[in-house]
Amino acid sequence: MPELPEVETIARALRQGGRGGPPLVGRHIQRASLLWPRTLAEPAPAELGARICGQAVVDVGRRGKFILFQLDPDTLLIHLRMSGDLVVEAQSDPVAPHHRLTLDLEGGLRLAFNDPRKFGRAWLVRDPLRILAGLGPEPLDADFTAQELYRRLQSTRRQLKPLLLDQTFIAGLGNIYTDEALHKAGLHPMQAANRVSQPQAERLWESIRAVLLDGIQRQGASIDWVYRGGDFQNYFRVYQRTGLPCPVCGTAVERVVIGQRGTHFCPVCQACPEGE
DNA sequence: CACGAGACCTGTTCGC
DNA sequence: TGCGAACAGGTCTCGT
Repeated sequence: MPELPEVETIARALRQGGRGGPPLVGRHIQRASLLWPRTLAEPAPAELGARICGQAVVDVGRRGKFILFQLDPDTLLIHLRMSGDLVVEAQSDPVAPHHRLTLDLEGGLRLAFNDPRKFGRAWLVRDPLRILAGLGPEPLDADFTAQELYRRLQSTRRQLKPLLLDQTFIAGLGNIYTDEALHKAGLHPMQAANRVSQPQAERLWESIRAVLLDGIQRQGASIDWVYRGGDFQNYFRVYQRTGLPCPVCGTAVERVVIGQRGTHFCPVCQACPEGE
C-alpha cells in the first residue's frame, strides 16, 4: 500500500481528522499494547509502556515513507512497509486479528497499527534524525530542484528503476510511482542514470512531482485487499496494466523484472537505451 | 560499487 | 473443487 502519497494521506488524516477519524493532536497516550513483538524496533518491548504513557501527540508528519508522531519528548516513527495501515477506532471495538501495536488515547480512542504481513516497524526514540538520517531528499520540497536531480543522476551508472526505489537517492518513491514517473518522463527503466541528459532529467523531475501530487490529490491508490480510500489506481498509466494499451501511443504495456521488482513500461514511449 | 538472491510474512489470485 | 505456485505497495543483509 504505502508510498509517499498514501503515507501523506494517512498522516494528514491522523493530524487533522479525515478518513472517518478524529484528529489525534493534543491527546495523551494512556496505554500501549504490543501484539507482535518484532513490530517494535526500539526500544525493548518491556520499556515501551512506561516510556510512552503520559506523552501527548504534539503533531503528526511524514518523512519519506515514515509517519512521524511527534510526542513530548519522544518521537514515534512508523514504517508501514508492504501491508501496514494505521486506523483510529474506539477502544470498545474488538482488536482485529492483524493489529500489531495499539495505543489507547484520551477520549476512548485507539490508534492501531494493523499489518498482515508483519513487515512494518515502529521506533520510539528521542532523536528521530538517528533513524531518518540516511534518507535522500523529499521530492516535493522546494530545495529539491531539477538541477539537483540531474547532479545526483550524474553520480552513478545504476539503472533508473532500482535507483529511484533507493530511499537514500530520493525518499518516498515505491514501485507504483516509479513506474508511473518513468513512463510520464519517457525514460526506460533500465537506462543508466549518468546517461540521462539534462533536459531528460528536468522532465523526470517534473514527472516525479506530478505523479506524487496526483497521487496525493487522489488520496493514494487502493489495490487489492490492502489500503482503501484513494482512487489513484484508476489513473495508472502503466502500473499493473500489462498488455493493455499505453495511454499515450496505444502500444501494449510490457512487464519485466528489474531488481526483483515487477516493472511496467511502454516499449515505444520509453525508448530502449543502447544495449538495454 | 553494483547487482542478485534470500529473508522477513500473510493473503489473494492464477494455472492446471 | 483443490492445490501448489506466483505474486504483492518494502527494506535489509549477505555473497559475488
